[in-house]
Amino acid sequence: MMSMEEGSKRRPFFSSPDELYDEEYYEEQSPEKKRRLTSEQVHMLEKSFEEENKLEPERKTQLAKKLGLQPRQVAVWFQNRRARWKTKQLERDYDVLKSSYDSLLSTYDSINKENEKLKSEVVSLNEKLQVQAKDMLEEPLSEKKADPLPVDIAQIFSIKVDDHMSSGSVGSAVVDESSPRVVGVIVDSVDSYFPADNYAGCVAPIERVQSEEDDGSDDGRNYFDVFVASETEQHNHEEGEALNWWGNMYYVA
DNA sequence: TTGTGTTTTATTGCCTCC
DNA sequence: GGAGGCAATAAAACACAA
Repeated sequence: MMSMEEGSKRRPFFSSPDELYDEEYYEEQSPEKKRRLTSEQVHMLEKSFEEENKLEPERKTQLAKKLGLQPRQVAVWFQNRRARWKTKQLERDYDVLKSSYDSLLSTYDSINKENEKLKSEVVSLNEKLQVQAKDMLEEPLSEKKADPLPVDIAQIFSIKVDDHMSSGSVGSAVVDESSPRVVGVIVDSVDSYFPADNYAGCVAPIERVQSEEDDGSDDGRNYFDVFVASETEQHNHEEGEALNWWGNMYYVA
């Protein structure tokens, strides 16, 4: 691109007298210098710009005559004004986007904090649950104070366990003979007697505990995976959904 | 007063539309 | 091909702190 200095030499500012609309004004000025528009001129141009930011030829001529400027000057002013408007508009758009982003970020942060809080609650509750389960296992079976299962539930379990044991599959049930309830089930394989759906009420496998038969070998038979019924499930039990009740039920995987 | 940053006016070259 | 718009840029004018 040709430099502005070269450009000025080639076509000096206001070098063409027939382009001038207000010669009286410009005769007082040096034709080589840029001049700022007067505040009145700028005010009228602004007003015109507010009405319509594009300049059709007729309006350009009228404005130029009215303001004592060259049509070219009016056109250039509108051009530059549109550029300034565009820049401002970009800034406004940026501000809108930024405040929207900030708002979303704030929402995200609060949701994230809530999530972390809930996670730590889960961890804490799991820890409590593990302690409870451990206490239950360490307590001698004869001293267990757990509420006995209603007879019909106990019957269902014992019948099922008996059925399972007598069907030839490898495994055994641990039953507290002093009360008609199942205290544990030992099976060999992963395909447990109890269908997966029936585990819906289990909170979690609490821990593995060595059985009395444990000889230290890792044959897969000597560890109890302990499940404890959730309060909800115990409550459901009271309302008759007996099969989901897993209180005092030990399952060995 | 002067150096420096910002704003305004104007030019250039390219592009699109009629 | 000419008119007009736009982006990029130059340079004058202006503002302001040191």
